[in-house]
Amino acid sequence: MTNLVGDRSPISDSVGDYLKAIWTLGGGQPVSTSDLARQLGVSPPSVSGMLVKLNDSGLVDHERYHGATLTPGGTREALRLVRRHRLIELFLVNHLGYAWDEVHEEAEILEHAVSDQFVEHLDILLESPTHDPHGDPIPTADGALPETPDRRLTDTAAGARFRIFRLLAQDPVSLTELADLGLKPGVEVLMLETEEGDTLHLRLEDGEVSLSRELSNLIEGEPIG
Amino acid sequence: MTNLVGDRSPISDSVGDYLKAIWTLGGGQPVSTSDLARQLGVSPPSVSGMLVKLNDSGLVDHERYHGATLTPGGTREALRLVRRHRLIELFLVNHLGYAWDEVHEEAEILEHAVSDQFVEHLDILLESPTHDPHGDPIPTADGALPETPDRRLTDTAAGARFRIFRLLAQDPVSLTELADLGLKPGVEVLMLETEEGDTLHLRLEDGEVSLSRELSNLIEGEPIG
DNA sequence: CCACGAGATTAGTCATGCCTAAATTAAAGA
DNA sequence: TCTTTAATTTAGGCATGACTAATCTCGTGG
Repeated sequence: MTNLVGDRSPISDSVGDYLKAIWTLGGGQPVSTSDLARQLGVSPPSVSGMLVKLNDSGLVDHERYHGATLTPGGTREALRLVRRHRLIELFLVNHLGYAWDEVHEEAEILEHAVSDQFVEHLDILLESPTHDPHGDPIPTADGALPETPDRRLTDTAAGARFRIFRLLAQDPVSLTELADLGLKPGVEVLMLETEEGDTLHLRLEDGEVSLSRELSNLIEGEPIG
Repeated sequence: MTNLVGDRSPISDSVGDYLKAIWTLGGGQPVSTSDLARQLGVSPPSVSGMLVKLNDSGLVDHERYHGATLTPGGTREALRLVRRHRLIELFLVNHLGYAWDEVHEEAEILEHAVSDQFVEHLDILLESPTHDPHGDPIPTADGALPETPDRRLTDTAAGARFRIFRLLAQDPVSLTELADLGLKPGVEVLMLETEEGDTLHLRLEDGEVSLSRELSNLIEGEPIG
């Protein structure tokens, strides 16, 4: 028997959170101490201290005063957690009756608690999904990121130029507001180029809605030129 | 792992484990420091230290050198965890393809990680079950323990005297051995009074099997006189 | 009725991971 | 180049919960 618990993570919850935050914020580029502190909700000195440990343990490359990047090993761990997180979110929505904007916090905790066996059972139950309820890709067990399909569309009826945008799922409160408009990940959403004052006009599956500029910041992408 | 969500336990994982152990071992009677240490896999001094804290926090009554019992508040917390544990076990077996003797460790971890919302979603999914895969009763949300039905039977065919025994689900390894014999909780199992040397004869749903004396210790109850 | 031993508790550490306050460094503008 | 300041790191602590070694207590046998 390798591990009494069977097959649970060799790193602490906290370390996992750091790795995931560096992966999320960095995209390969160095991440600053203060950005990490903000993302993780801890003080900058706490981050400094942890980065020293992560550097020593070979999960992170960190040079004093010059930010942190993930090593290959650190990247592997981060993707392992992202996979867990996204599979759990999808499970909560598809099988446990959660709304898609309620699952993040639950997954944030459970991703550290479940065993590898649990994750693979989930993968089977969900039939090896490639994307989570927010539309984000689910890394495979060996750390590959599925392509997120290009959602650009050539238009149809009106002849207007527009494209499908992808929701940036960050702030639960605003996400709830968007959901109230019928705007949620997975739903086909076209954004017209036209703007009038402080609102954008969106074409959803059934009809159009308006969107305040503030909320429109939650949508990423550029209109087709 | 504290209470940022608003929905998660006010006590630490560790405290929960202590309360559950006192509940399990004590049955209302005082539990000794060393029994607790053995059950929890920690040293007796660790238990001594924790019992002082639990006593101060009002979850446990503990008098130096004279064992610990749960207060009403401590009992409530313990039952809350037992409910989680058993619902999770049942879920793992019914929906995630675990074998009934594989679920204990997973539940031991998850019971501390899931939110109240998760537990109630589980309860709905499982249709408010009263017993877990080991045949143990699942406390209700308000801490009541469902009656475990009396499984005594008057006999049928052979005229022999026997009764149904209940499996004591403790040791995973032996449970696996029992399962290999077709003997598992929920399956109708009659134990004949006859003994020959080192084996007992059991009547299962389809046919009879023999059981070594060692394994028979995992079965509780007395034959009908 | 007292000494002994098993079991319990105290004393003193350690590891994690967080904090605030006080330096230090890098990098930009004068 | 030099100053300034924002970002970062160091220094020093705290809480939790575990450990070992040493000491104490209760209950029992002599």
